[in-house]
Amino acid sequence: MESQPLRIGALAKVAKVGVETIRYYQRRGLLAEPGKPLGGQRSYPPEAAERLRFIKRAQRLGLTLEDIAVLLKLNDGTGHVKARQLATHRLEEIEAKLADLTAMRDVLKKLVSQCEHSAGRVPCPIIQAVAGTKA
Amino acid sequence: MESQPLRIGALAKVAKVGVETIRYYQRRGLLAEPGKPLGGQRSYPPEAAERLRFIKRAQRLGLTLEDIAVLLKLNDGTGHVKARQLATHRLEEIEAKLADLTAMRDVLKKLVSQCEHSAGRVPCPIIQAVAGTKA
DNA sequence: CTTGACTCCGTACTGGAGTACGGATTCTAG
DNA sequence: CTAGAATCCGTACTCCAGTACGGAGTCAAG
Repeated sequence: MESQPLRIGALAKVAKVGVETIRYYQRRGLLAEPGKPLGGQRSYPPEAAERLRFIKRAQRLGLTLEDIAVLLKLNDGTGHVKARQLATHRLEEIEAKLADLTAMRDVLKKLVSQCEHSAGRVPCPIIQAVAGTKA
Repeated sequence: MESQPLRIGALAKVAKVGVETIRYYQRRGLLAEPGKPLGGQRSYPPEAAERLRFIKRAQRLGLTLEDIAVLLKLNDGTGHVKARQLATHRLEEIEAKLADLTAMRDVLKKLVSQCEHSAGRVPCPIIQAVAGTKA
């Protein structure tokens, strides 16, 4: 399938990322930067696309680029503990954020609902809540 | 209670924000900047603390500073519709983010659990998921 | 060959909400 | 009065993950 060397634009297209994103990942050390022919253009191995997909799959799990850099350095089979630490840490953060957002959602939902049912007969519940003049 | 004019550090302390935060809100137009005696220091009215509290309460509901700037401009009682729009919009965003994070949480939780129960006998499920070699 | 698309490179910018800094000045407790 | 804390001001920086830009050079289709 992906057996030809690619230039950066083609790699970006195949991996569904931006060219600038690839350059950024190279600067971050997440992706190797092939040598450049003198005054020429770089040629990327087909495997680079798979590496980009790895990065994006990990991001979709909530891992940061720093986490992903660590994961990419693990030797397959020898990094259970580290991978689990990363995942666990990120899981904790996600759960904390979920709790925050859930609380916000609940309050907002209630205030919006009250607003909708008040039809202008009482002071705005949203503003009152923010103004601190409402329980 | 808060009847004395305050200097910025005292205001920050009373409102539980940073001095730099106050300056930032002033630059953003969220808080008025009192006139300054020539070569002297500004004196804030006690009401400034309440305004800062308003801002922070709104932030805790998930509103952005831009949202809050709008809210602060509404005349009490005349801004139902706008306040509700802001709240509704933010509610939608929070709900979308909740959905994302929930999905992430669920996958991560499963992978971490699998990792814990595999005791090194299978390839790392976390790495495999990210590598795309696992359902 | 020509021209337009693409690549390169280094720097700057974006989003949003702060936070820090350096140097000068003011304020106040001791 | 002195010295240290606080204030001022304008600019830069942080967090994180990109994204954009300008100018120069390369590539490839027509």
